[in-house]
Amino acid sequence: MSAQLDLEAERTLSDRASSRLTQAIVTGELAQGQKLSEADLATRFGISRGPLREAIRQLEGMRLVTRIPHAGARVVTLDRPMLADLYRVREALEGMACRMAAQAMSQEEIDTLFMLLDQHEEAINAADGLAYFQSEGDFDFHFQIALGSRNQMLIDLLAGELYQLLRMCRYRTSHLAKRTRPALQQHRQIAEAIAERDGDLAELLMRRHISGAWKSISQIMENNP
Amino acid sequence: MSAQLDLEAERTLSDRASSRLTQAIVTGELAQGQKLSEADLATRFGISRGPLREAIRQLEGMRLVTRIPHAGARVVTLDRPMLADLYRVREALEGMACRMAAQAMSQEEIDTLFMLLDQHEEAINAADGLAYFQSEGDFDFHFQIALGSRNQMLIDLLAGELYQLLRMCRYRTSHLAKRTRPALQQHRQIAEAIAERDGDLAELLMRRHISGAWKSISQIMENNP
DNA sequence: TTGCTCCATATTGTTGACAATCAGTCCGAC
DNA sequence: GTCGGACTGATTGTCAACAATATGGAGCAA
Repeated sequence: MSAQLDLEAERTLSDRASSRLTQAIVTGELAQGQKLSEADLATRFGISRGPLREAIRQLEGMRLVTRIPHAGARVVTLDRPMLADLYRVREALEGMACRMAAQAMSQEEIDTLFMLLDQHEEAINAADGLAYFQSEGDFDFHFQIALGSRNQMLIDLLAGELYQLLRMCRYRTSHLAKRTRPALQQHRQIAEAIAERDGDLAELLMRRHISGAWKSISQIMENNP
Repeated sequence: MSAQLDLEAERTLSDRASSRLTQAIVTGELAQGQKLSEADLATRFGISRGPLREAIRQLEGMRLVTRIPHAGARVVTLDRPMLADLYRVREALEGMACRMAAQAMSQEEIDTLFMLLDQHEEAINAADGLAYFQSEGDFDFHFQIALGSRNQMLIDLLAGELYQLLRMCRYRTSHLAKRTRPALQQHRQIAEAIAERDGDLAELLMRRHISGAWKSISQIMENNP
């Protein structure tokens, strides 16, 4: 399901280490700002430092770690300014993805989109508290639209970089965010704009959706350091 | 001036190799689609394969090379679909950068922006044929706006990834592109929208500017395989 | 006590050798 | 004549040792 869960399926030790590190960072197993000791991680993964260093270089490209020469790598810290930046970039990219998806998505993909929405609604009704599952449903929706854009660079940027950072953020604040109902409603509006092939509207709605999400999260973070 | 020209100033061999590789790829010294032999490059740079491999991992993150496990890395090929993707992403990101710049840029930065435009116009009048210099002026303008957004992630994405790919593209088609006059005019409009703090208009104009540039380049590429 | 210098230690950066994998070729069988 | 399979060569992936650099603390002077 999730592209990161097929661990151990990669070909090289570097790639496997990269996946495991990503997982560990996103889930919070490695805390934000924590130092990444090459020797420690290498022994933990049962590999040498060579492949591990390559993995760290890759994670640096994904913006999951920051590296300082001769001083080591640290897990990125998602402070407020950084998240503000992230949500602005996301607004731009997903807005564009939505516009393109409205033009390029097949009817089957649009059907899948509505199916996802129904599943998501059921999940909300059934277990009102499981915020984690809601989040994954949310990602499925946004990811499906990214795929619908048919723009590989856009897909890579969103799925490969931004969504990892967002998931990392949700693992910290998921229990706080309680705006699943309005979010679902906005998702429906977006899906309908896409179904009507209205790219302008689809982009507008997606941007408003993400902008609103940031306002909500930003407010929550004000009260929770 | 250009952030890539302070070669040999990096701290580690990996970083230096990364810069040199970027330079070589952007300037076409390494042709598109060309295979990157680790042993060859390592001896050419006078370093070992370890740091070189890390550099390649980093370039992979910048989308300048594509790597296939056990088969090596190749310079990315900027074919038509890829460039179409790139210009769409650029439209989204620079549109957002422009919107934010209209709100966040200081008066001094805006003055600098107009100064760049004057310099650019002079350069065009003086040497009407030097397309290369024009391109660099173009980048200076767009880069200044990216900086003005105050969004570090946006700046990194544009300056660190997209602009490298664009420069790589220009090194191939610069002698063909002859729309510097209208481009300069559009730049002026954008700068004025920013000066008037009209974020909506600034974003609209920037998106139109980039979208137009793609149409022009796309047409040129149709006649030149 | 405070601040600086110097040294010991741990960590990162780099290297060359070794192992694993892939691509192309040659040979033989059908 | 053509297809299949094993061999050879080259290339990539991995490792463990070595060199270079930064961190942290002890000792000393103001």
